[in-house]
Amino acid sequence: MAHGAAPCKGKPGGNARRGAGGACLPPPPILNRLANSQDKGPPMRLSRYFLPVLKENPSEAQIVSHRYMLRAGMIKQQAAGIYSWLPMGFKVLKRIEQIVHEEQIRAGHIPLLMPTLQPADLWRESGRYDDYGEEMLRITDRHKREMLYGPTNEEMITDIFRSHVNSYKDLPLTLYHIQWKFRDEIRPRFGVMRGREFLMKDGYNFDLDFDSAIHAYNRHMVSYLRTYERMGLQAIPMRAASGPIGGDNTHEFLVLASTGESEVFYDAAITDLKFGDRVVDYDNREECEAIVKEWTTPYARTDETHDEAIFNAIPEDRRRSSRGIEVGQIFYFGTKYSEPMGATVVTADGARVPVHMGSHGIGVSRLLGAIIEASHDDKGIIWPEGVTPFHVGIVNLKQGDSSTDPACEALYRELSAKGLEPLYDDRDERAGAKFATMDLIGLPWRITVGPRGIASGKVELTCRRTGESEELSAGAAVDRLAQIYAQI
RNA sequence: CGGAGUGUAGCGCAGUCUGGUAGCGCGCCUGCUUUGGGAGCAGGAUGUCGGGGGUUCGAAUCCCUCCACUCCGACCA
Repeated sequence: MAHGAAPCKGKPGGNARRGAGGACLPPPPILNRLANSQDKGPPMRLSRYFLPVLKENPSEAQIVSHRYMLRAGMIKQQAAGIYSWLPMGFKVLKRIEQIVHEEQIRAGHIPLLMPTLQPADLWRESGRYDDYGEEMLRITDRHKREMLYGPTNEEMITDIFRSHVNSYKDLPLTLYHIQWKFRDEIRPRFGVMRGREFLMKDGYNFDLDFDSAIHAYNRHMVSYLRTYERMGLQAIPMRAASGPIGGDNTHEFLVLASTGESEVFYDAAITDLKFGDRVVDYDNREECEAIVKEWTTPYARTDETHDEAIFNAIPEDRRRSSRGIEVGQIFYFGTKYSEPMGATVVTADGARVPVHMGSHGIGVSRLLGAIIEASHDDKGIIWPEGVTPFHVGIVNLKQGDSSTDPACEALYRELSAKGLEPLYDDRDERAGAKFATMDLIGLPWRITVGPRGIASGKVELTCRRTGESEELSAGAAVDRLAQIYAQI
């Protein structure tokens, strides 16, 4: 298991080992995006892009996020609960994935990649092959071998672990991957929020004892708080039902939205908490525990674990009930898989013990839906800066004009040179159509370039969220945007 | 899986009850005009009417059957 002193680049392929913590922070996001070819798209001229926007609402879409994702040309349904990701949707998906990767690596977790198809035998070992029921998509290959499209990866990761790890000296270890999963939902709906095929980050910790496993649990909670906040989301950790395993070491992360699938109850105090830019040493148990305590002290539970008596003890003006979209879950389950599957290590005193495990998921593809549910208006999507497909839209009000064309081209070049990705609407369309498209696709910032403004050396910078506009020189607009995104 | 619907042009829909050989709006193409919030006029292209079978001189329309998708319920990252 060589993991020497290679430089840490803070990208998925990087070499950050567990406990990298503050010692190995990824570079600032913009630089990082430039360094990562998977995430970094080119700036784009709309006339050359593939953005099939729809003026009318597709009839199958019931909720806002689904409607806007279809209308903004982000996804196309291929079968019930199965979608193609069109270029702009794909771009946002990759941005979200990238944030998840960065924060996992920051926490010292190690990326790998497991396949989508798994042999049934592995699931027979854990006893889940029969338990999982109709939700598991079963496939038979040409040799009549039983396979399945993985709905999750506990068995497989446990198999990997037991094959290669034998000593307590190799612990703790947290491995994760971001991979497509399939659950054959009875009724998929709400676009990517309840798809059958979905992209998920799932991570698994292997620890020698309970305390160490709880630290892994806490580490995940802290990293998730950071992750969601970078996406411009407030995702509240709520105590969730533990299911048949027992114990109360499971939390779901919920984004408040009227279209959420879960009913939730919480103390308004929790919505005031901000992670901010605090630097965390993920190896420090006390520090992680303190942060977890901060976020788990105010009451916040889903209806499954809701307790009226405790809830009613909260001052009345702080009691809230709402609906929430689940965008992640962390779970300590001890030796549930390690014991039946023989994932054991030898301890310092020579005993062989099953490892303590937990699994921790983030619903990557469903996050697009959740973000839109939490951030839109009646004109379209409003992307948070952290996940926007393009950083800024350039609207040329008079395409073909001898003053606006070169001004837009110059802006396009200068923004790109600053590491930003502009989307330049260079179509021969009327102003209204261009504005409507920009509002729909939700870029957080828009630069409007018209002949009148150019004559006085000004362009207009508009914030999508507030609608506020400001006239300033093109150079000042570029500087302003570079400054805004440097803080994201 | 129980209940309810819908499949007609790229999208949204009418036409089906009462059978006679397919239409509207948006989008798309051409031209002219227009140009700071989804423009106007003129011209144009586009359909295995979800698939298969049947009834009939004739089927988008009636009958049988299969499929897909959507909604409500139970379930779920």
